[in-house]
Amino acid sequence: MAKKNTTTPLVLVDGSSYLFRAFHALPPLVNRHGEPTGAIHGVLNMLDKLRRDFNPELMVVVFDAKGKTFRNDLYPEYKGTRPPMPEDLRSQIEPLLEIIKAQGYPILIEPNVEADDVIGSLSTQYQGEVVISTGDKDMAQLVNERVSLINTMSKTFHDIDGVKDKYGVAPEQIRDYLTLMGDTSDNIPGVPKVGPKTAVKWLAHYGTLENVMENADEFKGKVGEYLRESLHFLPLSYQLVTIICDLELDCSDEALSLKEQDSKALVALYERYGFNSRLQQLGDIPEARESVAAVVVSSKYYEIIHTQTVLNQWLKDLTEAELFSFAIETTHQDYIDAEIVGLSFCIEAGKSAYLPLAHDYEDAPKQLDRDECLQRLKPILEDSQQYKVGHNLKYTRSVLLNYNIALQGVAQDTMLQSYVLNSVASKHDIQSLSDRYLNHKATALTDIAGKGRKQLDFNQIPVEKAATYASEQADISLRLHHYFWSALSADVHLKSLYETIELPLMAVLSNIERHGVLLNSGALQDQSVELAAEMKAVETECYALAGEKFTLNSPKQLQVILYDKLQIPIVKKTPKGQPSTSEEVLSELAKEYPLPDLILRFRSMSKLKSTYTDKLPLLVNKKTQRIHTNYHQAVTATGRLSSSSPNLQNIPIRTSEGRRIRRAFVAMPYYQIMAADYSQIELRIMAHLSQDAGLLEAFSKGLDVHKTTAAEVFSVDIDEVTDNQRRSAKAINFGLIYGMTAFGLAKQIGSTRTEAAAYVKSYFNRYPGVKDYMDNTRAKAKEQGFVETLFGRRLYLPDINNRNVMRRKYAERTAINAPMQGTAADIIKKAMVNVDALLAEKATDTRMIMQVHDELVFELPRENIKDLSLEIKHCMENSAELDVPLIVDVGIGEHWDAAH
DNA sequence: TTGCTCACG
DNA sequence: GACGTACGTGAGCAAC
Repeated sequence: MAKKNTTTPLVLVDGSSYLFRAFHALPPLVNRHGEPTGAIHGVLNMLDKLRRDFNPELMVVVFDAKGKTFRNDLYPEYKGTRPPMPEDLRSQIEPLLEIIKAQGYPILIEPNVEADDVIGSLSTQYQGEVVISTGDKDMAQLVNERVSLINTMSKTFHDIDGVKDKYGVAPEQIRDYLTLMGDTSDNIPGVPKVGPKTAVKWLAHYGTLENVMENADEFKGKVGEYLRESLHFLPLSYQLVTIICDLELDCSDEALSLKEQDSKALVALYERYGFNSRLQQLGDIPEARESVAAVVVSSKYYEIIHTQTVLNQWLKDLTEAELFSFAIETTHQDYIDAEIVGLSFCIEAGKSAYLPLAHDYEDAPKQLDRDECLQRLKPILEDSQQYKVGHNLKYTRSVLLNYNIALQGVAQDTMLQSYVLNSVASKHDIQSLSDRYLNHKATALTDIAGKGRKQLDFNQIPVEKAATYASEQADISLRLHHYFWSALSADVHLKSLYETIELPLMAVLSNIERHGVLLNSGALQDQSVELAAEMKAVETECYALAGEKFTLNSPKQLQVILYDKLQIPIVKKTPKGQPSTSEEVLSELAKEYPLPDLILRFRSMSKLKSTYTDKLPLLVNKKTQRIHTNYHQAVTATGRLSSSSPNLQNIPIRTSEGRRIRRAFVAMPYYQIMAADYSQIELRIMAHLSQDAGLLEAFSKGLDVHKTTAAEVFSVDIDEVTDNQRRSAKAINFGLIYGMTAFGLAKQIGSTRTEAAAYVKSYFNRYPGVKDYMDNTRAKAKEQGFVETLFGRRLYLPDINNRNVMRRKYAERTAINAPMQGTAADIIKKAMVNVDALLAEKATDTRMIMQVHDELVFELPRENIKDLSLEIKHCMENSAELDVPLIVDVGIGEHWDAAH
C-alpha cells in the first residue's frame, strides 16, 4: 500500500475499546424515548477531539465483530471470564455505527478477528505515519518509528520512548511481557505470581521470552518453579497476545479516506437520539438548515433589552412561559456583597435575552433603571406557580434576597441535577457541563473579564460582550435541564432524591449561610497573642536543639535537620519518596528524641493560630457582624456537604486548646446555642443495610455497641471487657466502615498484623451478616459499576474493575464506605429540610446556623428552649425509618463548646 | 501550582 | 517478592 501524499497521519480508532470505556465512565443518560445514549456521546466526542487534534484525511474506526474469533478456536477459554455485555451498552452499538457512518468515517468490522488485529494489519501495511487511538495497553506492541499510540480519554501519548517509560520494556518486547504476566481480564494464563515488575526484570536480563524459557532452569525459588510449570502453555499465551498484522484488507486511500458527512441522515439520527447541540451545529450548514429547522429552533438569538417596550414583551413572554431559565450577573462572587449588574432569560433553547442594569464603565450605554426593573420582575420571581430553571440557584436566591425578592417556584437547578446524576464527575459548573454534555464550548467569564488581579468586575464589562455571555448562561442552563431531566425521569430514586432532598435543601442552606454565626472575635484575638508567645518559646528551644535557626513549618528544612544533621533514622516516606515528618512519624520519634515533640507542639499551635484564631475574626462580615460560610452542595462524591471560606466543618474539638476556639462561637444576647448530633449514625446504617442479627440487636437494646463488639471479638463476658479491648473494638467498627485491611487496623491499634487479622476474622464470624453485606456490595459494584445509598443516591466507581490493583482496591474500599457515609448524608439532609419546615411552622426565632456532617447547630431564644430542643430532636430522629433506632444527642450552652 | 501537613466527621 | 495499605473534606505554608 502506498503512502498517501499527505502531511497528516492515518488515524486508527479502536472503537470497541472506547465504547466500553465510555459506557462505564459516563452517567447513564437517556434520550426522551428512555433509550441509553451516554456511551454514544462519549465515543462521538472522542472522535471530534481526534479530528480537531490531528486534522487527518485518512481515519478509520474499527470495531470488534459479533461472535467468536480465531483465538477462541486456539483456546476455548479465551475471554471466558467476561460477563455478558450489559443490554444498555449493546443497544447503543447500532445507533452509534449509523451515526459514525453518516458522519463520514470509514468503519471496519472484520469477522473472526478482533479490532486489534485489523488495526495491527493497517498500521503495518500503511507506509506513512500512523496514530492509533485506543485505551488498550496490548496495542503497545504495534509502536515503532512511524506508529504511535494515543489514549484520548486519559490524554496520554506513547511513542517508542513513551512505551519504554510506561511499561519498562521496548515495544517489540511487549508481547513477551504480556505473555509472562498473562491477562486475567482476557483469561490468558501467565506465569503465576509474575506481575509487571518481575516481567520487566526478567526481560531486562534475558531480552526475550524465548531466552527466559530456554534458561528456565536458572530461576531460583518458588517463582522459578512456577515458570518451569508454565513452560508448556506459554507459547499458546504468546500466540493469543500477538496481534495479527497480515490480514488482507482493502487498504486503498479510497477505503481509508474520511467522506463527506450525510447531513440529512444526521439530522434524522440526531433528532431521533436527542443530540440537540449537534443538531444545532448542523443548522449552521446551509444544505442541512432546512431539515434542522423542521425539528428544532436553529439559530441562536440573543437580544439585549434596552427599552421599556422590549422589556414589556419579555415580561409578558416570561409570564406566559411554562418554564423559563434565568441567570443573574453580579459584581462579586460573595453573595453578601454582590450587586446585580444584569439578568438574562431564556424561554426556549437558542432564544434568550440580557437585561443590562448597572454597567458603569466610561461611555456605557444608558440602561433601564435597576430598582424599577427588579420591582417589575419581583412578582414573576416570587410566583411559586411560575416555574424556573437556573444553575446554582442558592447563590441567585441569596443575592435576590438582598433586594427583598424572595425567589419562589424553583423547579430545577441544573447544578444539582448534574450532581445527583453523577456526583463523581469532578466539576458541575456550567462551562464544564456544556462542554461535557452539550458538546459546546461556552464562553467563560475569564474570556470576557480576563483573569487574575486584573480581572474586571462584571459592571466593567462592555454590555455587548456581557450580553453574549449572560444570554448563553441562561440558554445553556435550559438546554442542560432538558438533557438532564430525561435522565432523571428514567430513575424514580434519583428523581425523588433530587426533588425531595437536594432541591428543597438549597433554600435551607441559603438561609443558614445568610443568617451566619456570631463570633467572639476578642476572645480569639487574645488566644492568638497567647499562642504567639508560646510559639516563640518553643521556637527558641528548637533552635537550641538543632544548633541553628530554621523554618519550623518547612517540612523540607525539618527533613534536613532531623535526618541529615541529627542522623535520626527514617521511619516512613511520603508518597513522593521524601522522608516524612508527619504527626505519626514525629510522635514515634518523640519517644527517643526531644526535638520531634517540640516540633509537634509548635505545629499544632501554628495550625490553630494561622487557620483559626488569626483568620476567623477577619471573616466577620462588616454589614452583619457575623460569619457566613459557603456550603457546597455539589462537591463531594458521597453526598455530603462541604464548607469553605471559612470551613466551619473542621473547627477544632479534640484538644483543650482547640475547644477554646469553639467557645468563640457564641449566641447573641437572650439566645443560646444548641447542638444536636446523631449518635453513631454510620454504624447504625451498617446494621440496617447488612441486617446482621447481632448488630441489630445491640442497637435495638441500646447497648454500648463497641463494648458488645469487644465481648464478641475477644470472647469475654460483657462486664469483663477492658478499656483496651473496647478501644480496639471501636477501631474495628470504624475500620469496617472504611473498608479496612488487617494492615490498617494493626497500625491503628498498635498490634501486630497477625493479631489484627485474627480480630477481623473473629469479627466476621460473630457478625456474618456484615461479612455478607460487604461481599455483596463489592460484587454488585463490580457488576453495575456503581453503589447506592438507602435513598438511591449513586456513586460511580470507574476503577472498580481496573487492572491496576491499587486503584481497584481503592475503588472497592470506596464501594464499602460510600453507602454508609452517603446514607448518613441523605438522612441529615432530609432532617434539615424537615426541621426547617418545623421551625417555619412554629414561627419561632430559632435559626439553624451550621451543619457538620452528623450534627446540626441552632441559635435559639432562651424561653421554651427545652420544649423546642426536644421537638427538634424528635424531628431529626424521625427523618428516616431504619430497623434500628436513630438517636440524637442534644446539648445547650452559651457557646458551641458548652453545647456538647 | 504542587506537595505536605493537619483540622474535622 | 513488588507495592500499598481506612473513607470523605478544606486550608495554610513552603517551595517551585
